[in-house]
Amino acid sequence: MGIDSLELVRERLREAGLRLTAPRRAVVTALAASERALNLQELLTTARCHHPSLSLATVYRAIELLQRLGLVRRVHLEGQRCQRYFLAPSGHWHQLVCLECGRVVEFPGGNELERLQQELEAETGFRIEGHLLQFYGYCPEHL
Amino acid sequence: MGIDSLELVRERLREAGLRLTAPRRAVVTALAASERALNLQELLTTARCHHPSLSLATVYRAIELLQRLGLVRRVHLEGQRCQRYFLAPSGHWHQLVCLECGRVVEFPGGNELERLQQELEAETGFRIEGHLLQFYGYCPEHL
DNA sequence: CTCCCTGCAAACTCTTTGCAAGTAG
DNA sequence: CTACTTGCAAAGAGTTTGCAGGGAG
Repeated sequence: MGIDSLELVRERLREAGLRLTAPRRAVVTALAASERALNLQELLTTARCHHPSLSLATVYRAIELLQRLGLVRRVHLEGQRCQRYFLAPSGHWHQLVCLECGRVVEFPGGNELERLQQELEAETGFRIEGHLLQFYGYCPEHL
Repeated sequence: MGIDSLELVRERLREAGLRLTAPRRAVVTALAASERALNLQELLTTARCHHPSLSLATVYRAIELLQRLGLVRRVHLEGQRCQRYFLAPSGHWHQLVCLECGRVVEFPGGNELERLQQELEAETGFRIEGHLLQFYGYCPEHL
């Protein structure tokens, strides 16, 4: 996501009949400013630079909302809690996550996955709604 | 995993200098008997059929251990907590999970992912340790 | 103006830990 | 025998919720 993350958020909120408030703006700005995925405590700390009275409860509510609107995604790691969040780029991308610092690199791609999905639906009878593809490892600074 | 899940578990535990105890056996048996992914409370209930004095703390410890040995995996879903576990087949498989009942279907494949991983490493400088690929949707009984 | 939203604090749920007793190998 | 394990209960984290006051549209 770029500089206009906020505009996109404003748009999506409006479509849903919801409001772009100072606390939500602070949360989005903090996420946009970080290239790492953040946990909610870190997010609270960062976002308070923009809105000092921000409460943790509001961060939870904002993240839940943004996730529901497809604007925020979560990092999923084996054997760890899944508590880090990052601004999702528009469209369907996948992620490469640093196990050490939470840094997230997005990449598009995997049209093979579309094909795989159709094969799976045919074989299993499931109706597939989506998928999750994340690579994890160590970024150049944390090899 | 098949009928000999227990033998595999025993083997891996022995390799690690650990013991196959009645509580652990009950947990593995319960997992093996379910084609759904279970949360730890459900797992406790089921496993108590085999070992009534089983405690929740022990279930947590057993799952943590089995995950570390690569014998158990977790289901990861967007917008939900990731609290369901299932016995992993040996080798690297991926999963298709029912959002309604937690039923898990395993499938192999995706050598494309190997190639994608190498491309990513070259482009980003990350050292990639692994990846997570799970599809989610609704199984035939819960369309 | 009208709802939606917020901060606070309390309630809840999930997970981890210390410890003394038990047991697999 | 020896160390690894267990059940219990308590402590710790993380997350959700009710509510009265505030504010975006």
